Amino acid sequence: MPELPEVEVVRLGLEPAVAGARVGDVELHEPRSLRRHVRELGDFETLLRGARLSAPVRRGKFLWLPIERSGPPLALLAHLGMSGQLLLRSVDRQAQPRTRVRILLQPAGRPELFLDFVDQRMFGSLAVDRLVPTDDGAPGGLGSARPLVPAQAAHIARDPLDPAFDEERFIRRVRASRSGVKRALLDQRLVSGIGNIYADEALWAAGLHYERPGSALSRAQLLRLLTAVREVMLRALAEGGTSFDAQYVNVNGASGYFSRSLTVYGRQGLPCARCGTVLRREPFMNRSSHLCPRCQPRPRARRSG
DNA sequence: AGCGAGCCCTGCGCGC
DNA sequence: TGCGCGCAGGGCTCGC
Repeated sequence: MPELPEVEVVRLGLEPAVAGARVGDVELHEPRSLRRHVRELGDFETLLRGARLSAPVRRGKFLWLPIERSGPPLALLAHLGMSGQLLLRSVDRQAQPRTRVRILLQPAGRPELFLDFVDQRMFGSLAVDRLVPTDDGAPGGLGSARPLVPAQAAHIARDPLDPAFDEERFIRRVRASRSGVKRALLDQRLVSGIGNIYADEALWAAGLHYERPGSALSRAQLLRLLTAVREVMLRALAEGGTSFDAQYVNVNGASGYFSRSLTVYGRQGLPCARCGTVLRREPFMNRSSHLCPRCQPRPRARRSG
């Protein structure tokens, strides 16, 4: 369940089971799911067995569970990719198909349970990674007050729901570039957590075409765009995220309902909710963009020279 | 430096 | 029915 609202649903669902829990056995069913594991720290399973975990933290689409230990700080890092799920299952349940890693959790004073990493396409992964200091001294992400972030997520920007998100830096960098505004929204180094669905939804809400050059946008337009991003993400979060099928579910396997509330994504051929014009889907960066051609007019081509 | 292409994968729905 | 194609919530690396 890939974009920020879906990962946040997972973070909230994991928190009560994971915070303070000890790790029992670790079963690795698919070594490719550890692609991002940092080998020099040691063996993934060995590092985790017996470890105590603290509450989950999220920045953008990255989620991590800090490991309580002496010595350099480490965390169990998860990225769900396109199809990853983290599921909590009672110990009498068989692993469902495509379970790649199964971690036994022993919460204090409560029955033990499995944390299953399920991933169809295997673009997602788990790892043990080092925690490094944040460059601004603020907390690493939502869920922890500690100014630490996994090394593999240190290069990505904060997300728009993070109180320490540097709005002015985002605006400055977008306005300094002539590339299209959707590219900027999807560039996790500028702002994290936004994927194809919420980029299209926010651009529609802000009335901007995906190819509008960043350099042509005013500060006020970019502030409105960030507001639109936050607004659509918060609404999605309130509905449990966007689920098109059983691939995108919370830690209990339940779907979110925000797909009913999408205004442009996947709605090509249907009328725009604002003006009735037929919505379009257009190729973009080996994916698609969905838009209303009237509310989001294509920028006039710049004449060179 | 920025940007497009290719790659990492599995599986579904569609047209032929 | 079967096959090939296009498509899918992401992101890293490599060239130009």
